[in-house]
Amino acid sequence: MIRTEALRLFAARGYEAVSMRDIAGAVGVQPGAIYNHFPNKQRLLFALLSEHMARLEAAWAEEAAGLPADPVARLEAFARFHIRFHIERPDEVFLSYMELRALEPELFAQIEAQRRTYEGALKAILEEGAAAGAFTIDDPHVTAMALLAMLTGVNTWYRSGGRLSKAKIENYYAALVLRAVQGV
Amino acid sequence: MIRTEALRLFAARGYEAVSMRDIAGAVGVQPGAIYNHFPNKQRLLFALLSEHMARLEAAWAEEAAGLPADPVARLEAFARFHIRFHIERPDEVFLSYMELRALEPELFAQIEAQRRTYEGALKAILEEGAAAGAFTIDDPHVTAMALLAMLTGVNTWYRSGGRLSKAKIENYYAALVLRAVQGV
DNA sequence: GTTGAATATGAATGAACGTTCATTTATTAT
DNA sequence: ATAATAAATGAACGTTCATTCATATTCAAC
Repeated sequence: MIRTEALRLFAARGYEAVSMRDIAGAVGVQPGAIYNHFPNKQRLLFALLSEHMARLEAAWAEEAAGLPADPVARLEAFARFHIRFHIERPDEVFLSYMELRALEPELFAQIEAQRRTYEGALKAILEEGAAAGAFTIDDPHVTAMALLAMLTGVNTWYRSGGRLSKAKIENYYAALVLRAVQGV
Repeated sequence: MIRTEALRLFAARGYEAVSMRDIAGAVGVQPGAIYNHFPNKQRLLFALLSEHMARLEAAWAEEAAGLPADPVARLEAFARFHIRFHIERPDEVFLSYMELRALEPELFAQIEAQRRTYEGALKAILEEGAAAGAFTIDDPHVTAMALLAMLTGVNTWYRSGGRLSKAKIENYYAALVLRAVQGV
């Protein structure tokens, strides 16, 4: 419950704007009780971020295990997976991109390392595809960053119950990604 | 000086994490002095955001005035302009995307309106191009959001003095954008 | 049923917060 | 030179903050 409520509050108002009293109140306990489960506020934030990144990494590992070797198919699968995973977890994603700076350097570095691992998965697909002549890519790193920003950006406008279904959005972004690295 | 230092501090640490004492200290005055220029902390943030959006809108208006009618040329010009404008102002852009939620609803709505105006400029280009058969676009709104996220995302990784020059990055993103809406 | 560990309480601590204000100092216009 | 306006000072206000801790309660294992 602490995780759930802290995530909700942090995402809605920002880490600094949420007090331990707010979280305790949402959970239904006194502030001191939280300190039986997390040593301090910063470690609570870190737990939310780190566990999110671990779930992302694990989910992609499972997804990637069943994919063909073809870079085009792998890239499409990555795009679809990324949209699917992120569109379901707006709070975690928002927190991951907004509140990293609230972490002290050592904890920040750990989350960054997890992120780089995930970014590396996309970069590897792009490099394979470029080497095989399937993609038009001069700079796999920049392309990876650009595509990830595009995909993750879905959370800035998507609201459930909107005009488009999640499946349609997934299709749409997958097509955008493929076209961006193919063609002339 | 208040604007400059507040922008720097807000972007680095986040609105809530920066105190009026921090800003005053950076400027070299006592905290009370700031209140001769801004009625409160929130209005100081609002001024930074609103003025940034106004500069963006004005800069695009000037740029757009000298463009041809061709949607492809206009889209490329928009992409290049957006990269150029944003890559030069990492603090303003970060603040605009991260600290909107710190604003009370009325002020938030004003910034959102300014943003929608700018987004509308891209959307209009995409719609013209789609109507003219120059672009492969089913949903101009979603495409506009996706492209803007991709372009603005440059600020998450670009650091001046890095491997790539600004001009090269501008070229690269312009090509990505054009390919994403052309081809099959 | 007892024991020991885990968890919760609720008050307290000192520090930091945004903002106010009477007063002093700078600047500008005449 | 003087008056009027603008800006800065520096202390103070009440509030809220993260965290601590002695005490109380709950829970699980035997």
